[in-house]
Amino acid sequence: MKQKNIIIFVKKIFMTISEENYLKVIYHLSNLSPKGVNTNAIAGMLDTKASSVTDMLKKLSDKELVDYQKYQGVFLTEKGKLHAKMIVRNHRLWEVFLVEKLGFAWDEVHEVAEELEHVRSEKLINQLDKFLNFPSFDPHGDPIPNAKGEIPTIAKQLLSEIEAGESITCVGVKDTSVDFLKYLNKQQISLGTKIKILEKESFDGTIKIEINSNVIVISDKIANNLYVK
Amino acid sequence: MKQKNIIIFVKKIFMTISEENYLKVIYHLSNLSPKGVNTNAIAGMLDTKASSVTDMLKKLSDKELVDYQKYQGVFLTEKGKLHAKMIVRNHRLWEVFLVEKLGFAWDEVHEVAEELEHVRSEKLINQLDKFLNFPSFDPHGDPIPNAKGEIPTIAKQLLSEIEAGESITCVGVKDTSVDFLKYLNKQQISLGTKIKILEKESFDGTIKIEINSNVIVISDKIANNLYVK
DNA sequence: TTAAATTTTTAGACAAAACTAAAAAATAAA
DNA sequence: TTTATTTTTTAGTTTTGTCTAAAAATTTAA
Ligand SMILES: [Mn+2]
Ligand SMILES: [Mn+2]
Ligand SMILES: [Mn+2]
Ligand SMILES: [Mn+2]
Repeated sequence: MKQKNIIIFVKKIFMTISEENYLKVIYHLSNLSPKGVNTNAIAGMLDTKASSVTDMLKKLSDKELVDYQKYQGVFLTEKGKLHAKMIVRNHRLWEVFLVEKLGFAWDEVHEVAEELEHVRSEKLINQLDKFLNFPSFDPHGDPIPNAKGEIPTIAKQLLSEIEAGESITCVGVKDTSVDFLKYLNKQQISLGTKIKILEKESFDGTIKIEINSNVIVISDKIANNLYVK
Repeated sequence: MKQKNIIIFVKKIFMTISEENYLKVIYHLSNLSPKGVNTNAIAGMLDTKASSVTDMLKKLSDKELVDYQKYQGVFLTEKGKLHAKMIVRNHRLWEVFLVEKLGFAWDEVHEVAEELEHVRSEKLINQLDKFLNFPSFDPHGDPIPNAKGEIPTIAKQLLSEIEAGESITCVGVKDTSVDFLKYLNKQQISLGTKIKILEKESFDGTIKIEINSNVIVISDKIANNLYVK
Protein backbone atom coordinates (compact mmCIF):
# COMPACT_ATOMS: atom_id res chain seq x y z
CA MET A 1 0.00 0.00 0.00
CA LYS A 2 1.30 3.31 -1.13
CA GLN A 3 2.18 5.99 1.43
CA LYS A 4 0.23 9.17 0.82
CA ASN A 5 1.98 12.50 0.93
CA ILE A 6 0.68 14.67 3.72
CA ILE A 7 0.81 18.35 3.05
CA ILE A 8 0.29 20.63 5.99
CA PHE A 9 -0.61 24.21 5.23
CA VAL A 10 0.63 26.34 8.07
CA LYS A 11 -1.11 29.68 7.75
CA LYS A 12 1.38 32.46 8.37
CA ILE A 13 0.02 34.27 11.37
CA PHE A 14 0.98 37.87 11.89
CA MET A 15 2.41 38.38 15.35
CA THR A 16 3.25 41.62 17.09
CA ILE A 17 6.59 42.04 18.86
CA SER A 18 4.76 41.93 22.17
CA GLU A 19 3.04 38.65 21.34
CA GLU A 20 6.38 37.16 20.27
CA ASN A 21 8.00 38.20 23.54
CA TYR A 22 5.25 36.55 25.57
CA LEU A 23 5.52 33.39 23.51
CA LYS A 24 9.28 33.23 23.99
CA VAL A 25 9.02 33.70 27.74
CA ILE A 26 6.33 31.02 28.03
CA TYR A 27 8.60 28.70 26.04
CA HIS A 28 11.57 29.26 28.33
CA LEU A 29 9.46 28.91 31.49
CA SER A 30 7.66 25.76 30.32
CA ASN A 31 10.99 23.93 30.18
CA LEU A 32 11.28 24.57 33.92
CA SER A 33 7.66 24.06 34.98
CA PRO A 34 6.14 21.43 32.70
CA LYS A 35 2.81 21.48 34.58
CA GLY A 36 1.71 24.82 33.21
CA VAL A 37 3.33 28.23 33.34
CA ASN A 38 2.06 30.69 35.98
CA THR A 39 0.78 34.15 35.22
CA ASN A 40 3.05 35.72 37.82
CA ALA A 41 6.15 34.02 36.46
CA ILE A 42 5.47 35.46 33.02
CA ALA A 43 4.83 38.90 34.51
CA GLY A 44 8.14 38.70 36.36
CA MET A 45 10.14 37.83 33.27
CA LEU A 46 8.53 40.53 31.14
CA ASP A 47 8.59 43.16 33.86
CA THR A 48 4.87 43.75 33.54
CA LYS A 49 1.73 43.18 35.64
CA ALA A 50 -0.21 39.95 36.09
CA SER A 51 -3.35 41.59 34.72
CA SER A 52 -1.57 42.44 31.48
CA VAL A 53 -0.43 38.83 31.22
CA THR A 54 -3.99 37.54 31.61
CA ASP A 55 -5.11 39.81 28.78
CA MET A 56 -2.36 38.57 26.51
CA LEU A 57 -2.98 34.91 27.33
CA LYS A 58 -6.54 35.29 26.06
CA LYS A 59 -5.26 36.79 22.86
CA LEU A 60 -2.68 34.04 22.33
CA SER A 61 -5.33 31.47 23.12
CA ASP A 62 -7.64 32.92 20.44
CA LYS A 63 -4.79 32.51 17.96
CA GLU A 64 -4.34 28.91 19.14
CA LEU A 65 -0.74 29.52 20.15
CA VAL A 66 -1.36 28.48 23.77
CA ASP A 67 -3.74 26.24 25.71
CA TYR A 68 -5.14 28.41 28.43
CA GLN A 69 -7.82 27.80 31.04
CA LYS A 70 -8.12 30.40 33.72
CA TYR A 71 -6.37 29.73 37.03
CA GLN A 72 -4.83 26.59 35.48
CA GLY A 73 -1.58 27.94 34.08
CA VAL A 74 -0.73 28.01 30.38
CA PHE A 75 0.83 25.56 27.87
CA LEU A 76 2.17 26.14 24.38
CA THR A 77 0.38 24.40 21.53
CA GLU A 78 2.53 22.71 18.87
CA LYS A 79 2.02 25.76 16.69
CA GLY A 80 3.02 28.05 19.56
CA LYS A 81 6.06 25.96 20.42
CA LEU A 82 7.32 26.01 16.85
CA HIS A 83 6.87 29.74 16.61
CA ALA A 84 8.67 30.25 19.93
CA LYS A 85 11.56 28.10 18.74
CA MET A 86 11.89 30.20 15.60
CA ILE A 87 12.22 33.35 17.71
CA VAL A 88 14.87 31.65 19.84
CA ARG A 89 16.59 30.57 16.61
CA ASN A 90 16.62 34.16 15.36
CA HIS A 91 17.90 35.46 18.68
CA ARG A 92 20.78 33.02 18.96
CA LEU A 93 21.85 33.26 15.33
CA TRP A 94 22.04 37.04 15.63
CA GLU A 95 24.10 36.66 18.80
CA VAL A 96 26.56 34.48 16.89
CA PHE A 97 26.69 37.04 14.09
CA LEU A 98 27.39 39.89 16.48
CA VAL A 99 30.25 38.03 18.16
CA GLU A 100 31.78 36.27 15.17
CA LYS A 101 31.40 38.92 12.50
CA LEU A 102 31.03 42.27 14.24
CA GLY A 103 33.40 41.80 17.14
CA PHE A 104 30.90 42.17 20.00
CA ALA A 105 31.76 40.67 23.40
CA TRP A 106 29.49 37.92 24.74
CA ASP A 107 28.14 40.31 27.37
CA GLU A 108 27.06 42.89 24.76
CA VAL A 109 24.91 40.85 22.39
CA HIS A 110 21.74 39.96 24.24
CA GLU A 111 20.11 43.38 24.25
CA VAL A 112 20.65 43.94 20.51
CA ALA A 113 19.50 40.40 19.69
CA GLU A 114 16.28 41.12 21.58
CA GLU A 115 15.45 43.57 18.79
CA LEU A 116 16.91 41.69 15.83
CA GLU A 117 14.99 38.50 16.70
CA HIS A 118 11.72 40.16 15.65
CA VAL A 119 12.74 40.99 12.08
CA ARG A 120 10.36 38.95 9.95
CA SER A 121 12.05 37.23 7.01
CA GLU A 122 12.54 33.51 6.53
CA LYS A 123 15.09 34.10 3.82
CA LEU A 124 17.04 36.47 6.04
CA ILE A 125 17.39 34.03 8.88
CA ASN A 126 18.15 31.00 6.73
CA GLN A 127 20.78 32.87 4.73
CA LEU A 128 22.28 34.19 7.96
CA ASP A 129 22.42 30.62 9.27
CA LYS A 130 24.29 29.56 6.12
CA PHE A 131 26.61 32.60 6.27
CA LEU A 132 27.55 31.60 9.82
CA ASN A 133 28.11 27.96 8.76
CA PHE A 134 25.07 26.56 10.54
CA PRO A 135 26.30 27.03 14.11
CA SER A 136 24.88 24.67 16.74
CA PHE A 137 25.46 26.87 19.80
CA ASP A 138 25.30 30.56 20.57
CA PRO A 139 28.00 32.61 22.36
CA HIS A 140 26.65 31.50 25.74
CA GLY A 141 26.64 27.81 24.83
CA ASP A 142 22.88 27.62 24.27
CA PRO A 143 21.65 25.40 21.43
CA ILE A 144 20.33 26.97 18.21
CA PRO A 145 17.18 25.35 16.77
CA ASN A 146 17.53 24.55 13.05
CA ALA A 147 15.06 25.61 10.36
CA LYS A 148 12.79 22.69 11.24
CA GLY A 149 12.83 23.51 14.95
CA GLU A 150 15.14 20.66 15.94
CA ILE A 151 17.42 21.48 18.85
CA PRO A 152 20.96 20.09 19.10
CA THR A 153 21.85 18.51 22.43
CA ILE A 154 25.13 18.32 24.28
CA ALA A 155 26.07 16.38 27.40
CA LYS A 156 26.90 19.00 30.00
CA GLN A 157 26.97 19.35 33.76
CA LEU A 158 27.17 22.18 36.20
CA LEU A 159 30.67 22.78 37.47
CA SER A 160 29.34 22.20 41.01
CA GLU A 161 28.57 18.58 40.11
CA ILE A 162 32.14 17.70 39.15
CA GLU A 163 34.47 15.88 41.57
CA ALA A 164 37.83 17.20 42.70
CA GLY A 165 40.69 16.02 40.56
CA GLU A 166 38.76 16.13 37.28
CA SER A 167 39.71 18.30 34.29
CA ILE A 168 36.87 19.72 32.25
CA THR A 169 36.06 22.40 29.66
CA CYS A 170 33.63 25.30 29.96
CA VAL A 171 30.82 24.87 27.42
CA GLY A 172 28.13 27.27 28.58
CA VAL A 173 26.60 29.58 31.16
CA LYS A 174 23.30 29.10 32.96
CA ASP A 175 23.05 32.71 34.11
CA THR A 176 23.54 34.90 31.03
CA SER A 177 23.36 38.25 32.84
CA VAL A 178 25.86 40.94 31.93
CA ASP A 179 27.16 41.00 35.50
CA PHE A 180 27.96 37.29 35.54
CA LEU A 181 29.57 37.38 32.09
CA LYS A 182 31.73 40.33 33.14
CA TYR A 183 32.80 38.42 36.25
CA LEU A 184 33.84 35.53 34.02
CA ASN A 185 35.78 37.91 31.76
CA LYS A 186 37.68 39.12 34.81
CA GLN A 187 38.54 35.54 35.79
CA GLN A 188 39.52 34.79 32.18
CA ILE A 189 36.82 32.16 31.82
CA SER A 190 35.16 31.83 28.42
CA LEU A 191 33.69 29.03 26.31
CA GLY A 192 36.42 26.47 25.65
CA THR A 193 38.45 27.38 28.72
CA LYS A 194 40.01 24.30 30.36
CA ILE A 195 39.49 24.04 34.09
CA LYS A 196 41.02 21.66 36.62
CA ILE A 197 39.16 21.09 39.89
CA LEU A 198 41.76 21.17 42.64
CA GLU A 199 39.71 21.11 45.83
CA LYS A 200 36.07 21.34 46.95
CA GLU A 201 35.31 22.90 50.32
CA SER A 202 32.22 21.12 51.65
CA PHE A 203 31.58 23.72 54.37
CA ASP A 204 30.53 26.56 52.03
CA GLY A 205 30.71 24.97 48.58
CA THR A 206 33.63 27.05 47.34
CA ILE A 207 35.89 25.37 44.80
CA LYS A 208 39.59 25.86 44.13
CA ILE A 209 40.29 25.60 40.40
CA GLU A 210 43.19 26.03 38.00
CA ILE A 211 42.78 28.07 34.79
CA ASN A 212 45.73 28.69 32.44
CA SER A 213 48.07 27.74 35.31
CA ASN A 214 46.44 30.31 37.63
CA VAL A 215 44.78 29.05 40.79
CA ILE A 216 41.59 30.81 41.89
CA VAL A 217 38.73 30.14 44.27
CA ILE A 218 35.14 30.43 43.07
CA SER A 219 31.94 30.47 45.11
CA ASP A 220 29.11 27.93 44.90
CA LYS A 221 27.04 30.60 43.14
CA ILE A 222 29.54 30.63 40.28
CA ALA A 223 29.87 26.84 40.23
CA ASN A 224 26.09 26.52 39.95
CA ASN A 225 25.97 28.70 36.85
CA LEU A 226 28.79 27.32 34.73
CA TYR A 227 28.21 24.38 32.37
CA VAL A 228 31.18 22.13 31.70
CA LYS A 229 31.95 18.92 29.86
CA MET B 1 43.16 83.93 21.46
CA LYS B 2 42.63 80.34 22.25
CA GLN B 3 39.75 78.41 20.58
CA LYS B 4 37.36 77.02 23.14
CA ASN B 5 36.14 73.48 22.80
CA ILE B 6 32.42 73.31 22.24
CA ILE B 7 30.74 70.24 23.60
CA ILE B 8 27.24 69.57 22.45
CA PHE B 9 25.16 67.20 24.51
CA VAL B 10 22.63 65.58 22.24
CA LYS B 11 20.01 64.02 24.46
CA LYS B 12 19.13 60.58 23.11
CA ILE B 13 15.47 60.80 22.34
CA PHE B 14 13.41 57.64 22.27
CA MET B 15 11.60 57.31 18.97
CA THR B 16 8.95 54.80 17.99
CA ILE B 17 9.19 52.96 14.69
CA SER B 18 6.24 54.98 13.43
CA GLU B 19 7.91 58.28 14.30
CA GLU B 20 11.09 57.15 12.55
CA ASN B 21 9.15 56.23 9.42
CA TYR B 22 7.51 59.65 9.29
CA LEU B 23 10.85 61.36 9.78
CA LYS B 24 12.45 59.37 6.99
CA VAL B 25 9.62 60.14 4.57
CA ILE B 26 9.74 63.85 5.39
CA TYR B 27 13.49 63.76 4.80
CA HIS B 28 13.12 62.16 1.35
CA LEU B 29 10.29 64.51 0.34
CA SER B 30 12.04 67.65 1.54
CA ASN B 31 14.82 67.03 -0.95
CA LEU B 32 12.18 67.37 -3.68
CA SER B 33 10.07 70.18 -2.24
CA PRO B 34 12.36 72.49 -0.28
CA LYS B 35 9.53 74.92 0.52
CA GLY B 36 7.90 72.65 3.07
CA VAL B 37 6.54 69.13 2.79
CA ASN B 38 2.77 68.71 2.33
CA THR B 39 0.59 66.63 4.58
CA ASN B 40 -0.93 64.78 1.64
CA ALA B 41 2.46 63.89 0.18
CA ILE B 42 3.48 62.28 3.47
CA ALA B 43 0.18 60.42 3.70
CA GLY B 44 0.69 59.09 0.17
CA MET B 45 4.16 57.78 0.89
CA LEU B 46 3.15 56.10 4.16
CA ASP B 47 -0.14 54.77 2.82
CA THR B 48 -2.09 56.45 5.60
CA LYS B 49 -4.61 59.28 5.96
CA ALA B 50 -3.91 63.01 6.06
CA SER B 51 -5.53 63.27 9.48
CA SER B 52 -3.09 60.73 10.89
CA VAL B 53 -0.23 62.73 9.44
CA THR B 54 -1.43 65.92 11.13
CA ASP B 55 -1.52 64.11 14.46
CA MET B 56 2.02 62.85 14.03
CA LEU B 57 3.37 66.23 12.89
CA LYS B 58 2.22 67.72 16.18
CA LYS B 59 4.01 64.97 18.05
CA LEU B 60 7.24 65.41 16.08
CA SER B 61 6.97 69.15 16.57
CA ASP B 62 6.73 68.72 20.35
CA LYS B 63 9.94 66.70 20.20
CA GLU B 64 11.55 69.47 18.14
CA LEU B 65 12.28 67.15 15.25
CA VAL B 66 10.27 69.25 12.77
CA ASP B 67 9.20 72.86 12.34
CA TYR B 68 5.46 72.74 11.85
CA GLN B 69 2.88 75.47 11.54
CA LYS B 70 -0.53 74.39 10.45
CA TYR B 71 -1.41 74.74 6.78
CA GLN B 72 2.20 75.79 6.11
CA GLY B 73 3.87 72.48 5.35
CA VAL B 74 6.61 70.95 7.48
CA PHE B 75 10.41 71.23 7.68
CA LEU B 76 12.97 69.09 9.46
CA THR B 77 14.98 70.74 12.23
CA GLU B 78 18.73 70.06 12.33
CA LYS B 79 18.07 67.45 15.01
CA GLY B 80 15.34 65.86 12.89
CA LYS B 81 17.49 65.89 9.77
CA LEU B 82 20.39 64.18 11.54
CA HIS B 83 18.09 61.55 12.96
CA ALA B 84 16.53 60.94 9.54
CA LYS B 85 19.96 60.55 7.99
CA MET B 86 20.89 57.94 10.58
CA ILE B 87 17.83 55.91 9.66
CA VAL B 88 18.74 56.17 5.97
CA ARG B 89 22.28 55.12 6.92
CA ASN B 90 20.96 52.05 8.73
CA HIS B 91 18.66 51.16 5.85
CA ARG B 92 21.31 51.37 3.16
CA LEU B 93 24.04 49.60 5.14
CA TRP B 94 21.67 46.70 5.80
CA GLU B 95 20.84 46.58 2.09
CA VAL B 96 24.55 46.28 1.32
CA PHE B 97 24.89 43.53 3.91
CA LEU B 98 21.98 41.55 2.48
CA VAL B 99 23.37 41.69 -1.06
CA GLU B 100 27.09 41.35 -0.34
CA LYS B 101 27.04 38.86 2.50
CA LEU B 102 23.75 36.99 2.37
CA GLY B 103 23.29 36.68 -1.38
CA PHE B 104 20.04 38.64 -1.72
CA ALA B 105 19.16 40.14 -5.10
CA TRP B 106 18.85 43.93 -5.33
CA ASP B 107 15.09 43.61 -5.73
CA GLU B 108 14.71 41.62 -2.49
CA VAL B 109 16.42 43.85 0.05
CA HIS B 110 14.24 46.89 0.54
CA GLU B 111 11.41 45.26 2.49
CA VAL B 112 13.76 43.55 4.96
CA ALA B 113 15.84 46.71 5.37
CA GLU B 114 12.65 48.57 6.27
CA GLU B 115 12.58 46.48 9.45
CA LEU B 116 16.31 46.27 10.15
CA GLU B 117 16.73 50.06 9.94
CA HIS B 118 14.86 50.48 13.23
CA VAL B 119 17.14 48.33 15.37
CA ARG B 120 18.58 50.75 17.91
CA SER B 121 22.31 50.29 18.49
CA GLU B 122 25.08 52.68 17.55
CA LYS B 123 27.69 50.00 18.01
CA LEU B 124 25.77 47.62 15.77
CA ILE B 125 25.57 50.01 12.86
CA ASN B 126 29.12 51.29 13.16
CA GLN B 127 30.56 47.79 13.38
CA LEU B 128 28.41 46.73 10.42
CA ASP B 129 29.77 49.70 8.48
CA LYS B 130 33.31 48.57 9.26
CA PHE B 131 32.51 44.92 8.45
CA LEU B 132 31.28 46.03 5.02
CA ASN B 133 34.41 48.17 4.49
CA PHE B 134 32.65 51.51 4.79
CA PRO B 135 30.66 51.36 1.54
CA SER B 136 29.69 54.68 -0.05
CA PHE B 137 26.70 53.46 -2.05
CA ASP B 138 23.91 50.95 -1.55
CA PRO B 139 22.82 48.24 -4.04
CA HIS B 140 20.67 50.77 -5.90
CA GLY B 141 23.45 53.33 -6.20
CA ASP B 142 22.12 55.57 -3.42
CA PRO B 143 24.70 57.27 -1.16
CA ILE B 144 25.21 56.04 2.41
CA PRO B 145 25.57 58.77 5.07
CA ASN B 146 28.61 58.21 7.30
CA ALA B 147 28.51 58.17 11.12
CA LYS B 148 28.60 61.98 11.17
CA GLY B 149 25.75 62.29 8.69
CA GLU B 150 27.92 63.33 5.75
CA ILE B 151 26.66 62.10 2.40
CA PRO B 152 29.03 61.11 -0.43
CA THR B 153 28.25 62.64 -3.80
CA ILE B 154 28.74 61.31 -7.29
CA ALA B 155 28.33 63.02 -10.66
CA LYS B 156 25.51 61.19 -12.39
CA GLN B 157 22.92 61.85 -15.07
CA LEU B 158 19.75 60.22 -16.22
CA LEU B 159 20.24 57.99 -19.23
CA SER B 160 17.67 60.14 -21.04
CA GLU B 161 20.04 63.12 -20.88
CA ILE B 162 22.89 61.39 -22.73
CA GLU B 163 23.50 62.01 -26.45
CA ALA B 164 23.57 59.29 -29.09
CA GLY B 165 27.03 57.87 -29.69
CA GLU B 166 28.17 58.13 -26.05
CA SER B 167 29.24 55.14 -23.94
CA ILE B 168 28.36 55.23 -20.26
CA THR B 169 28.07 53.03 -17.17
CA CYS B 170 24.98 52.36 -15.06
CA VAL B 171 25.53 53.73 -11.53
CA GLY B 172 22.07 53.81 -9.99
CA VAL B 173 18.31 53.66 -10.28
CA LYS B 174 15.85 56.46 -9.57
CA ASP B 175 12.84 54.16 -9.29
CA THR B 176 13.75 51.42 -6.82
CA SER B 177 10.50 49.46 -7.14
CA VAL B 178 10.67 45.68 -7.37
CA ASP B 179 8.96 45.78 -10.78
CA PHE B 180 11.53 48.12 -12.27
CA LEU B 181 14.47 46.19 -10.81
CA LYS B 182 13.07 42.94 -12.18
CA TYR B 183 12.71 44.54 -15.62
CA LEU B 184 16.38 45.55 -15.44
CA ASN B 185 17.34 42.00 -14.44
CA LYS B 186 15.56 40.73 -17.54
CA GLN B 187 17.46 43.18 -19.73
CA GLN B 188 20.70 42.22 -17.95
CA ILE B 189 21.22 45.74 -16.65
CA SER B 190 22.81 46.11 -13.23
CA LEU B 191 25.14 48.57 -11.49
CA GLY B 192 28.39 48.68 -13.44
CA THR B 193 26.84 47.60 -16.73
CA LYS B 194 28.36 49.41 -19.70
CA ILE B 195 25.86 50.88 -22.14
CA LYS B 196 26.37 52.43 -25.57
CA ILE B 197 23.70 54.81 -26.87
CA LEU B 198 23.12 53.90 -30.50
CA GLU B 199 20.10 55.98 -31.51
CA LYS B 200 17.53 58.28 -29.91
CA GLU B 201 14.05 58.44 -31.39
CA SER B 202 12.79 61.97 -30.84
CA PHE B 203 9.16 61.08 -31.68
CA ASP B 204 8.50 58.95 -28.58
CA GLY B 205 11.74 59.17 -26.63
CA THR B 206 12.71 55.51 -27.10
CA ILE B 207 16.43 54.78 -27.19
CA LYS B 208 18.33 52.02 -28.94
CA ILE B 209 21.22 50.83 -26.80
CA GLU B 210 23.92 48.16 -26.83
CA ILE B 211 24.57 46.03 -23.72
CA ASN B 212 27.12 43.19 -23.76
CA SER B 213 26.94 43.26 -27.57
CA ASN B 214 23.14 42.87 -27.52
CA VAL B 215 21.05 45.64 -29.04
CA ILE B 216 17.76 46.49 -27.30
CA VAL B 217 15.26 49.33 -27.36
CA ILE B 218 14.17 50.97 -24.12
CA SER B 219 11.31 53.39 -23.50
CA ASP B 220 11.60 56.94 -22.20
CA LYS B 221 10.19 55.71 -18.89
CA ILE B 222 13.21 53.44 -18.44
CA ALA B 223 15.65 56.11 -19.63
CA ASN B 224 14.23 58.55 -17.08
CA ASN B 225 14.86 56.17 -14.19
CA LEU B 226 18.41 54.98 -14.85
CA TYR B 227 21.38 56.93 -13.55
CA VAL B 228 24.59 56.70 -15.58
CA LYS B 229 28.06 58.17 -15.59
C1' DT C 1 -12.10 22.42 58.09
C1' DT C 2 -12.21 27.02 58.58
C1' DA C 3 -9.37 31.29 58.17
C1' DA C 4 -5.53 33.78 56.12
C1' DA C 5 -2.48 34.64 52.43
C1' DT C 6 -1.42 34.42 47.71
C1' DT C 7 -2.44 34.20 42.96
C1' DT C 8 -5.22 35.25 39.22
C1' DT C 9 -8.88 37.46 36.87
C1' DT C 10 -12.18 41.27 35.95
C1' DA C 11 -13.52 46.04 35.41
C1' DG C 12 -12.45 50.40 34.14
C1' DA C 13 -9.02 53.83 32.42
C1' DC C 14 -5.21 55.58 29.56
C1' DA C 15 -1.73 56.55 25.76
C1' DA C 16 -0.27 55.61 20.98
C1' DA C 17 -1.47 55.34 16.37
C1' DA C 18 -4.67 54.62 13.33
C1' DC C 19 -9.52 55.64 11.19
C1' DT C 20 -14.12 58.38 9.44
C1' DA C 21 -16.75 62.36 8.97
C1' DA C 22 -17.17 67.11 9.25
C1' DA C 23 -15.28 71.83 9.62
C1' DA C 24 -11.89 75.25 8.33
C1' DA C 25 -8.33 77.22 5.51
C1' DA C 26 -5.94 77.78 1.26
C1' DT C 27 -5.93 77.56 -3.80
C1' DA C 28 -7.83 77.59 -8.27
C1' DA C 29 -11.49 78.78 -11.44
C1' DA C 30 -15.13 81.51 -13.12
C1' DT D 1 -13.90 89.00 -6.40
C1' DT D 2 -16.98 85.69 -5.62
C1' DT D 3 -17.52 80.71 -6.06
C1' DA D 4 -15.83 76.05 -6.38
C1' DT D 5 -12.29 72.72 -5.48
C1' DT D 6 -8.64 70.88 -2.98
C1' DT D 7 -5.95 70.51 1.10
C1' DT D 8 -5.54 70.35 5.86
C1' DT D 9 -7.16 70.20 10.43
C1' DT D 10 -10.42 69.00 14.21
C1' DA D 11 -13.54 65.99 16.67
C1' DG D 12 -14.84 61.74 17.90
C1' DT D 13 -13.89 56.43 17.60
C1' DT D 14 -11.25 52.11 17.53
C1' DT D 15 -7.52 48.76 18.56
C1' DT D 16 -3.44 47.30 21.06
C1' DG D 17 -1.06 46.93 25.10
C1' DT D 18 -0.54 48.65 29.30
C1' DC D 19 -1.99 50.13 34.15
C1' DT D 20 -4.63 50.33 39.05
C1' DA D 21 -8.00 48.76 42.08
C1' DA D 22 -11.15 45.45 43.39
C1' DA D 23 -13.22 40.83 43.12
C1' DA D 24 -12.78 35.88 42.73
C1' DA D 25 -10.39 31.56 42.98
C1' DT D 26 -6.77 28.81 44.72
C1' DT D 27 -3.37 27.51 47.96
C1' DT D 28 -1.38 27.51 52.57
C1' DA D 29 -1.70 27.75 57.50
C1' DA D 30 -3.97 27.29 61.73
MN1 LIG E 1 20.38 36.28 24.59
MN1 LIG F 1 22.50 33.54 24.17
MN1 LIG G 1 15.57 50.57 0.21
MN1 LIG H 1 18.48 51.27 -1.54
